[in-house]
Amino acid sequence: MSENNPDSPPTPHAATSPSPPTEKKIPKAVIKRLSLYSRVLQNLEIMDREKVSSRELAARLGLNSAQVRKDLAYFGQFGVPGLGYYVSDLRQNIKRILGTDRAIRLALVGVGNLGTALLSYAGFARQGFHIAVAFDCDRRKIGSTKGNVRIYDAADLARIVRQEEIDIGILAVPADHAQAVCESLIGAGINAILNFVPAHLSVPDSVHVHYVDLSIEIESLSYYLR
Amino acid sequence: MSENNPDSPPTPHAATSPSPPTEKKIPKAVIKRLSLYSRVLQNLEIMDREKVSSRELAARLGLNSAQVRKDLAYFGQFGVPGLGYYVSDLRQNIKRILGTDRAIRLALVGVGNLGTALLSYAGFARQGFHIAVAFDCDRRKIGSTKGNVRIYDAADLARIVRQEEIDIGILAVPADHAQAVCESLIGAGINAILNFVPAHLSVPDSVHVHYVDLSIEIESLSYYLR
DNA sequence: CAGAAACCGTGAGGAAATTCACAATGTCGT
DNA sequence: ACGACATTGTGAATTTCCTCACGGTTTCTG
Ligand SMILES: NC(=O)c1ccc[n+]([C@@H]2O[C@H](COP(=O)([O-])OP(=O)(O)OC[C@H]3O[C@@H](n4cnc5c(N)ncnc54)[C@H](O)[C@@H]3O)[C@@H](O)[C@H]2O)c1
Ligand SMILES: NC(=O)c1ccc[n+]([C@@H]2O[C@H](COP(=O)([O-])OP(=O)(O)OC[C@H]3O[C@@H](n4cnc5c(N)ncnc54)[C@H](O)[C@@H]3O)[C@@H](O)[C@H]2O)c1
Repeated sequence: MSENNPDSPPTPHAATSPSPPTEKKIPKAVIKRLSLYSRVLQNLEIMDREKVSSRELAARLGLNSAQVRKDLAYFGQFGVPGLGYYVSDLRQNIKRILGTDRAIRLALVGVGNLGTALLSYAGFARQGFHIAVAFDCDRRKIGSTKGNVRIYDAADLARIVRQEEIDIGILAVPADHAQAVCESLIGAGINAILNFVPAHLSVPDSVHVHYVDLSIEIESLSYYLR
Repeated sequence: MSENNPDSPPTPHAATSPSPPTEKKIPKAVIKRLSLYSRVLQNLEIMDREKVSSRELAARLGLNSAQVRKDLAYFGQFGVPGLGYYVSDLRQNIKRILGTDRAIRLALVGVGNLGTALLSYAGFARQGFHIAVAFDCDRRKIGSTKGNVRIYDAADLARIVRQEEIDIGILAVPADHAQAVCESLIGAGINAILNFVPAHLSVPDSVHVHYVDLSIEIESLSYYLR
């Protein structure tokens, strides 16, 4: 998904075509929940729980149990009627589906306040995410390391991103550089970006961007203050 | 919204009742977009643009122009046919609707890696958000200040939150303290929480929680890597 | 081993959100 | 003053997502 051109002539990008040879269409919301299930299962595993029901899984996440079952059923039959799901088994399956059964390699661009916090976040490693490299354009930062991650010159981004086989880019630069950096990342073959910058990114349909926008979250919370 | 009890007897909490005396029901997604519009309008204002069409607004956010118009129409008639919307006027209206026409007072709980980055983030002030106080339970941090914000003992949370007339709480503590801190905040009268902790919070229906969950974002991006 | 209990998978129905499409309304140039 | 044009506001159609409800399967109990 990217731009919607509702008014102008329909672009002949294959992306908006009726239904590609894909099997079934899986809602984006389902994927996000898979990830939530995965984490709950990880906790259950630590608690040495062998089995879990859709009901319990749902309760631990504030969801409806039918939704849990339906979400999982998109990908196969993992449950045992009368019993529930086997924790480890289900977790492994979900990890495989999400592609997190191997380490995910990340590149961080912009090592400022936020970038630094991300570099020293232990939670990522716990989930199998590895920030392999970081980039900045500030001379004083280039060449140094933070949280065991080497900081490279943003000018060398394309080369290093390819070399290091990066999967996902993290954007944490000032707003007025976001689009340009985004394009560098795409140019380097990246097609998944996590964007912390409060700016809309224009990207081809093949590239996935997830936005994390704190101001939006706070502002919209403000609306609900009675 | 909080727990869904799909299986057990319907709880007689007034929250799930058919339709309270509310006027029209405004989708949550609309509120989030209002906030996006507000920011784009702020940029347009800086560029000295007087007017803007729903089409342009949509293009700048990757949305459909009909959606922009419909969103705004929930709250009144702000546009002028054949012309568009007056930038400053619309912006002021949206800020009024969101309640951001006055400063929003925030309390941060947990001044670790992430909390520190948040304290030194200039972007908040720009949007009219003010982190008024911070809390931690680490002796070495209590009493000091970071980014001009005083750090208090978490034990005094209730008293200070009331005293300082805090609107929204920000949760950035370790996962195993999240639910307890959340309850302290609610006990102190808070009913809007921004939660960075990767854990589900159980709260009464009257309390709004927005989740910011980085691992989920990365994990779900991973799914889309081809 | 029979009957009860637990729980999954899923079709049908519903609710929510988005997009379409167009009549209505205004602007602007001449 | 008027016709050409731009753009809004909104019912209707569409799409996306969620919940209900139940048949069917497995386990458990006595
Ligand atoms: N700090 C926060 O808590 C926070 C919260 C929400 C959003 N954000 C957003 O995240 C982004 C970064 O915030 P921050 O507080 O870390 O800012 P910052 O100014 O501390 O850091 C930005 C870093 O990006 C580097 N940089 C600038 N241009 C670059 C380029 N072209 N290529 C590579 N690196 C470049 C700078 O040298 C700097 O180190 C901003 O867009 C901000 O709005 C930050
Ligand atoms: N650092 C990141 O980039 C990042 C990213 C995503 C999510 N998170 C989440 O945010 C939370 C904080 O992360 P962090 O990296 O800042 O951790 P951290 O350990 O650096 O900081 C946690 C802080 O909370 C304080 N604390 C602990 N219990 C408390 C209590 N009961 N009341 C008040 N303060 C208390 C600790 O003293 C510490 O200062 C974690 O749940 C983490 O999973 C962090």
